[in-house]
Amino acid sequence: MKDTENIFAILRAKKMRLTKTRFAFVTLLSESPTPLSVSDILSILQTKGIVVDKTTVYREIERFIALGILEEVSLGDRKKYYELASEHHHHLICLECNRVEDIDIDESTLVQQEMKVNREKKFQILKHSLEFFGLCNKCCV
Amino acid sequence: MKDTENIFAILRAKKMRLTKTRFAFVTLLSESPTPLSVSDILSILQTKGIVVDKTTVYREIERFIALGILEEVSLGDRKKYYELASEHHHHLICLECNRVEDIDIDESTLVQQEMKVNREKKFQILKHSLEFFGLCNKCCV
DNA sequence: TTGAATGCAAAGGATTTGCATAGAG
DNA sequence: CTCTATGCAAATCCTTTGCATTCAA
Repeated sequence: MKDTENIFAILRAKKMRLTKTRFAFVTLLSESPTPLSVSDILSILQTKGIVVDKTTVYREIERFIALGILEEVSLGDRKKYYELASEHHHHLICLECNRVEDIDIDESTLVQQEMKVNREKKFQILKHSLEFFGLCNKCCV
Repeated sequence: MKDTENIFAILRAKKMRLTKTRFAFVTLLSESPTPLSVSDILSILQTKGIVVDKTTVYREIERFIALGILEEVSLGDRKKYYELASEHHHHLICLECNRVEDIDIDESTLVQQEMKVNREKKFQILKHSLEFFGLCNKCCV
């Protein structure tokens, strides 16, 4: 949904500077097929010859989330993972090899039930997190 | 589903000793209406006058998860939370006051879709995590 | 030039590990 | 008495904070 041009436009609108690091950061995120942790981001940038401090990555993530460009994902371990806020989707996480795959499911019934909760429990649901855990075809014996 | 007697029976079967700490641990978990973090468990035990080291709590959690008595829950922050593995249910988490409430939803369509993924993607789904985030009635302006 | 962005050091919080000791069975 | 369970100290990993410096606009 949000391609890199789109993101750069947002940054420009917010008068955020297009530093070399930020450019690499946006590119990296837009090219990644899976959510990335801070350590993922750091090591990938390093292989590209871009030296960045972890603090910068943490702060960049913070800014991007505030802008609605990035989303946080929980994949079960201690770290947090991040991916571009694009079409709403979920993940298949292999418990064996930890590979993460995107998955698109029909949420109509889920949304219906959320509306029901909104009404009946007076709890206003703003978002949900739904992840599936199991064994991918390679790890499934 | 698993009441304390049930749990003690499992422990006995596994020849695990019923220490004072373990007794308090089981009681605490069975009485808590919400998932607890390690720091939660430590501070509650302390108010009950039971002095336990955090290492013990971590190890006890590890054992209980291995036995299938405990389940890990992710509520969005850095910590992990734990609750007795009882009927499968989900949580409403208030983004404002962080209060956690159990919620029971109809998962039939979700399960159907999981079976579809099992077939089509050759990814064998073993479990899922589904949490709802929003504003509870007290925090909803 | 100027404030946003960065790097570095250090602190903070959650979790894990190694080892010696205590205590349930 | 024996082996599980525990406590303590220290290490590790992830994240946050404070402050001085750099650099895009």
